[in-house]
Amino acid sequence: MTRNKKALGVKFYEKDTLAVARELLGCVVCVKRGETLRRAEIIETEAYCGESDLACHASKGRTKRTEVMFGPAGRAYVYMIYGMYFCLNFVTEKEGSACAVLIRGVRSLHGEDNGAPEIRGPGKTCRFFGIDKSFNGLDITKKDKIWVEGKTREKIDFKTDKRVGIDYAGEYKDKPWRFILVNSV
DNA sequence: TTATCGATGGTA
DNA sequence: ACCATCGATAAA
Repeated sequence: MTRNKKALGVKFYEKDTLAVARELLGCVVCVKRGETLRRAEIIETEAYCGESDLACHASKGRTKRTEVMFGPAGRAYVYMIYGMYFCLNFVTEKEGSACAVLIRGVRSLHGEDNGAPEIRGPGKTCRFFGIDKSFNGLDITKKDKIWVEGKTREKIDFKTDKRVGIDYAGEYKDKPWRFILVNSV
């Protein structure tokens, strides 16, 4: 009853990328594939802030891959990395700004995952949901295949850290743009 | 416990 | 040639 079952709308994603990355902590990602629905609470994110952010794919310019990031907020940006993993991002801010939030970790809300409900790492997160490149560009503000519901917690405590695996990003590599949920209740 | 390294393929 | 990774294995 206390559960917020409405999908977060475009307005939520159109805000500043750092704010969205922080506010997504504790929100629930829902993915429907065929008959199965998987739900998990977001526990870790990273913000990628447009063409000027050297860690952001969009800093290389507009390409076939980054096309979705240049589009409107509230879309899924999914790409393959290291030949074997997918990463899930949500596009933020105004169309053309090429910003996105990477989902780095979730906590499963399904009973069958007792014992190890936490999924850490963007590759593992996508594997948990069964997300592949066919999710790239999907509208996440409608309850279709993938969407996000609001927080299930009253209080959100979090910490920040440097982003992972972007040593090439010069002055941007040490920005504290990684958000990690701390409270566990 | 931390460190290293191979798998594997899209992108530019 | 480069990677916004993971899991297995080795070293300590």
